[in-house]
Amino acid sequence: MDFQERASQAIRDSGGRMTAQRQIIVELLADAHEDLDADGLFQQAHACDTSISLATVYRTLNTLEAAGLVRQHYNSRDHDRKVYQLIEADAGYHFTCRNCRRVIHFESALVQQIKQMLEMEFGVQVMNACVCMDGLCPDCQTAQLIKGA
Amino acid sequence: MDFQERASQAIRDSGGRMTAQRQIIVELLADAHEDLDADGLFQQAHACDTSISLATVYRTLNTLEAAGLVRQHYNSRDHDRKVYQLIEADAGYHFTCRNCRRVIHFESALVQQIKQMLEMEFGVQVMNACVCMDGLCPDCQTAQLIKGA
DNA sequence: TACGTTATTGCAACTCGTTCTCAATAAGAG
DNA sequence: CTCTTATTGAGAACGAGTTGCAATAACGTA
Repeated sequence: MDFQERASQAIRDSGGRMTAQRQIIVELLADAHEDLDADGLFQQAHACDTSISLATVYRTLNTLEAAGLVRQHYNSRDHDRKVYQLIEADAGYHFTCRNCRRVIHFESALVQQIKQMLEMEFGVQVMNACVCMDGLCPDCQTAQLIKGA
Repeated sequence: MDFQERASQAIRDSGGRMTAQRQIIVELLADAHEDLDADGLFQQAHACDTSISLATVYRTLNTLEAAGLVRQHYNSRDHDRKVYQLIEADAGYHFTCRNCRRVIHFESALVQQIKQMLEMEFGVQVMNACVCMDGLCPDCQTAQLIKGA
């Protein structure tokens, strides 16, 4: 059962309806090679169906997240927008350079360990983790030193 | 040298001026027992000096953060507002229940390990880490089960 | 297959944290 | 004390995300 079938299933199980708009959004998410934000998704969806609205994109993303099909992240240092990815995709995390805004993607088993610690220690069920780091990339550290000298 | 002196120093070093408004905000931050958001800080500052403006609070917080004196976090699941704390305070992280919004504060050496890994592997200098977890607290897990049955 | 209920949609107006503009003020070097 | 210019207060502006409402359409049922 692929993602789209599972999505239909999950939506219907919770009393929802699988509409053409949701179908489009689900397909775009399943085909995405990188995290997408609501507006990017809207641009793409609009190319398929010019009548689709941004509000529907937001509502669908929230529905999918509530159904446990999609994960919401904040990647950038200033958390200025949410990005979305399939729950089954590898969760990647991001470091953003304060100065040049370069983004470095990383993965780490340590995040998983933090989740486990929380589940063990507090009995919670962790459903999403947002890990954003920021600071200076190697280039900007050097630039900073030169400027300071 | 306490925080306020260091703050004055750092601000002056970068060509800034230590104003009465900044003094108030720095004091409030130094005395805070918990993370504060801009509005909370504004309320308190307003009690000291009714003429202080919210814009100044925001500007000062950004100045302090750029000077490396203050840390910005997002604690809640929806990242709806930034909270601030002294850089020298213990950085705590937060788990938020999706259902009842209860917040569980936690600390973990693992976050520190992630920073070290990034510094080793990519040569970056990590200046801030935002780690937000969400999911279901023990009570809401139980409630969920009952509802589903 | 047609019907009726009601979830979903598009649109536009709205929310609200945060930033910006700009004229007025004041810090602090000289 | 003076001059330069960083900083301020007030309010407008910004922008991601949400919401109210009337119109539309999904899908269980007859």
